[in-house]
Amino acid sequence: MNVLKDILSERGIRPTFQRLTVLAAVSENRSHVTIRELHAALVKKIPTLSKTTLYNTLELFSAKGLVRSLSIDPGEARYDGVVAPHHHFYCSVCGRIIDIEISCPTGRAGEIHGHRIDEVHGYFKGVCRDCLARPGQTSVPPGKHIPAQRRRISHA
Amino acid sequence: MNVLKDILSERGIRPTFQRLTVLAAVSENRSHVTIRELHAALVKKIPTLSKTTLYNTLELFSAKGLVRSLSIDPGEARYDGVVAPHHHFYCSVCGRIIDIEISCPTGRAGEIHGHRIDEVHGYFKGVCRDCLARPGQTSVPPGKHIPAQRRRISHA
DNA sequence: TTCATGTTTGTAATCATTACAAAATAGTTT
DNA sequence: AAACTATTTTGTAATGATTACAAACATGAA
Ligand SMILES: [Mn+2]
Ligand SMILES: [Mn+2]
Ligand SMILES: [Zn+2]
Ligand SMILES: [Zn+2]
Repeated sequence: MNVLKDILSERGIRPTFQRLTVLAAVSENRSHVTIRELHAALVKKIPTLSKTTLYNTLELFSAKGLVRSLSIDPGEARYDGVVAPHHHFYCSVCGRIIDIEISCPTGRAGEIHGHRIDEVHGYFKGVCRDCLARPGQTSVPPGKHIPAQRRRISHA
Repeated sequence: MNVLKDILSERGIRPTFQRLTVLAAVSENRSHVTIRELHAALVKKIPTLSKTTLYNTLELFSAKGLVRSLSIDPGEARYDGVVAPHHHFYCSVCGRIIDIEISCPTGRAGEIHGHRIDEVHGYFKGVCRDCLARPGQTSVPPGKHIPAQRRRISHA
């Protein structure tokens, strides 16, 4: 686990226990977590962990290029431990975000029409393979914001 | 202005004064408005207009394919009257969203890895041409949510 | 230890969005 | 037209993610 400590130190971030735990959680599992999910998961390891710390930490990591913040799910930010450019698929039924391994040739130019490009965000919205296979599922009407707490669907 | 009325009628939407006004506002000006901006602008024409009506109307329009909802600006949805597929540039300094006229070949397939694609969302984040030219402007750190009310920067 | 600086935490405030029900409107039937 | 019904609009309250803030805590140097 000294690798994580080095990653933080290299970027001038003091490697506290909280930060190391957050970095481990975000980079190890390949999902795209929300603050809420992260908090629920990490409180088991750090009972006193506050959401404010998670907001602070993830903003710091985001600024230092350790994670990427995704505003795909309306109303709730998700964080990606994979900073290499890739796209996403957002399922409007189950709310999952799935990695799509394609990259954008336009974005690589770093500039378009005189605007400086810092980040490239691409995602597809639709119904994922699993949800297509599981019929009878009421699809969430597009644009409808459903509080994430209520959107959870177990994907066996 | 009977064109707008027809557009609504064709899709089974009763063409009320509020809806016609909203449709006119969203489709005529090429910007990507928020509910807040729309409300501020339209209250002049309809003094009793409520935000709830705007939420309802835009969700309805979005479901019927008359507008597209963009979750680019974190914390505030924006609505696009142009439904033809195109990309966007989001300036992290002034918060503007600029149309980028490229389209995604992958998205046109309508399907990827078995997932059904309903919408394609692509945008670049960075600093726009105007903000690059105007130095001394403190750039908003990425991931930092700034209430839109306070983000307004006049672009001469 | 003392001091200074950076970090974490809890709590309160903010603000976009959703829920809900009453009031207003429009269309239909008598 | 009046009565009735379904739809739309509106105001207000609730929800929930995010931000602001200051006190408590930890760390490291003097
Ligand atoms: Mn990803
Ligand atoms: Mn557009
Ligand atoms: Zn799904
Ligand atoms: Zn700009």
